[in-house]
Amino acid sequence: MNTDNIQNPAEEESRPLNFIHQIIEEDIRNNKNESRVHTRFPPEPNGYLHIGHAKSICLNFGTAAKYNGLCNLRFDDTNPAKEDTEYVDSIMEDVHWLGFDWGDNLYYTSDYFEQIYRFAEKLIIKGKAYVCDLSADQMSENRGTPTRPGNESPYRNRSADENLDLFHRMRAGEFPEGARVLRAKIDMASPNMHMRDPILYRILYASHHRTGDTWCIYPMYDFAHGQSDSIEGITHSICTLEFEVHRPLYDWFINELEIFAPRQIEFARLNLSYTIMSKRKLLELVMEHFVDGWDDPRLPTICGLRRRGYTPESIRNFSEMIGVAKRDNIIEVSALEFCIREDLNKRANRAMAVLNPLKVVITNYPEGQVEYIDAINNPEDETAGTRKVPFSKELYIEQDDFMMDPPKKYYRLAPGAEVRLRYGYFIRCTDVIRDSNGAITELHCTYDPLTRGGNSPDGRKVKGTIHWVSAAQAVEAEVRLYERLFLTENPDDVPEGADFKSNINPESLRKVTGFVEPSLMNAHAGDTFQFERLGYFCLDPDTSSSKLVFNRTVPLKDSYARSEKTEKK
RNA sequence: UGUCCUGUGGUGUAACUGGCAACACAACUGAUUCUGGAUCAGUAGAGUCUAGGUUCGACCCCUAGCAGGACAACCA
Repeated sequence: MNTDNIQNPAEEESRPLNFIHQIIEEDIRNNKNESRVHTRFPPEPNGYLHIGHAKSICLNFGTAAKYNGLCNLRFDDTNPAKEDTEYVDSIMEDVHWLGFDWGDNLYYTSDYFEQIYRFAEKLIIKGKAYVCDLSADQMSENRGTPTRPGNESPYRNRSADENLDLFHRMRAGEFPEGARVLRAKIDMASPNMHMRDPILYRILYASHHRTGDTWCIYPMYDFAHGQSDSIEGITHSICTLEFEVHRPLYDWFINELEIFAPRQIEFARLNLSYTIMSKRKLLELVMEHFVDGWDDPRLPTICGLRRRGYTPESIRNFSEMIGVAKRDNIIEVSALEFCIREDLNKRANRAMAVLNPLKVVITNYPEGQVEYIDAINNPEDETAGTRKVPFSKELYIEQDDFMMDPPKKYYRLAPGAEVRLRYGYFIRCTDVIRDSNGAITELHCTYDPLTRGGNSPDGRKVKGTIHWVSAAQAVEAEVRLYERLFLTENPDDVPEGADFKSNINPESLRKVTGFVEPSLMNAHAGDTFQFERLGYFCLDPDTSSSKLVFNRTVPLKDSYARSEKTEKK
């Protein structure tokens, strides 16, 4: 391995390095660890991954790829009470879906339980760890506070032999849960709370999803993470900011154990406006049925975004775009939406769908006639080809595309006005039919037969083009329209005593029944489309042979709606 | 009243390690368009938390403040 690759500007362009890559390049220049770069993504299998994890996944796997290194997937499974293989499976699925591959480098912290146990023995023998019999409450009391030093445990000065014996018996299952713990002997007066004789091992009679009942003592995060990194030869252990205060402890263990020293680097976790990222709160939303499961398309979980219609590429681009730094941040959702629109614009086939139907009868069109019109699948991609769309006397258009008394800059249909039906004909509205309550039930229009395909031989222009479906051939579909899950930009920011759930948007999901063009009947779950003039949609797995279900991924930008809004102000 | 971290346009990230602040998103204007989309061209918006200091010169270095965040689970 050499450093050539980092100076290769061919594809890297001159995009500035983030601070982590600056550190890495400096390490490479100094030939630290023979210029090897080895990272890891270390989730605890106790929940589903969300877009914040995606940032970390892209960072870790992306960094390894950038520097021709390796990235491990390691399950940090030291707390059997909370972990489960269900989560292991979903995490592997999500990482793969995002487009990353750990190859043979799949590990579990539980693989190292025996070795970590030996590490503990070594500390005991060195006089750097002791078995403590204090209860959880007593220990908490003795720990002091950030501004007040703690008190030393009365068990702190047991002999190494006694500690070793007690520790062995802890493992042998001689003591009940909570009776004893193994602690490091550091400094009860340290200004860093994590250095006040932290717990290394606790007794837990819980069955572990991988080691079963082999163990009844389990190492704590701090005593497992750095050592696992060390065992795997991780050179750069990248984690989020809250572990910054753990770093002195991380380094202390590595140093006392005299083992390979990875370097922990912390970055600011991702926050997205109008949503939450905390696993605990996500779980709450799922358990209390504010959403319909972990893959609810309103959730920022990877599986939720997938179901919503987000592509792996869009999420990877997003991760790249938001950057990596140490200051707290809240990224605007519009940045995420930009990424998915940018991606889908290039790859999603177009289709026509009417979500709020208004019937249109073409009075001068032959009764019973159906013709099939060519429509372009994707104007951004010539290779996508064309398809046939049926046209007939009775159509549906969008209610929004007709106005009785249109304002100045309304380009759509109105009494007497002419518009183009996309890929179809020019039509002019001649009559408005109402029911006994005065509500508009249908429109009568005439079409100009010479404008087939959408152009007039006399060079006549129309300003508006609207989408439509043929009533007889259109297929009914349930369309789920999602809005942001929360009303406020930062749902976590609530007044004293209030709950983040008080900020939930009661209208985050609206289901409508609309009509889609018949070609969509052949779609498969997960397929994405642009419904012309409406937005990007994907076929939901809830679709059955009797019912199509679409999710709106994101609406199209709508500068007309925006200008309307500002005019009303 | 402790330790650690962080303060740059609305948002996020940069600034060749001291040479008068750039890029993206968002916003706005115009052109173009059979999607009020996309595309193209352009406009506006910060003088870098504050006060001192060093320097010919400070976003960058020093000092003192201020503001925000993390840390007191037998969680990770």
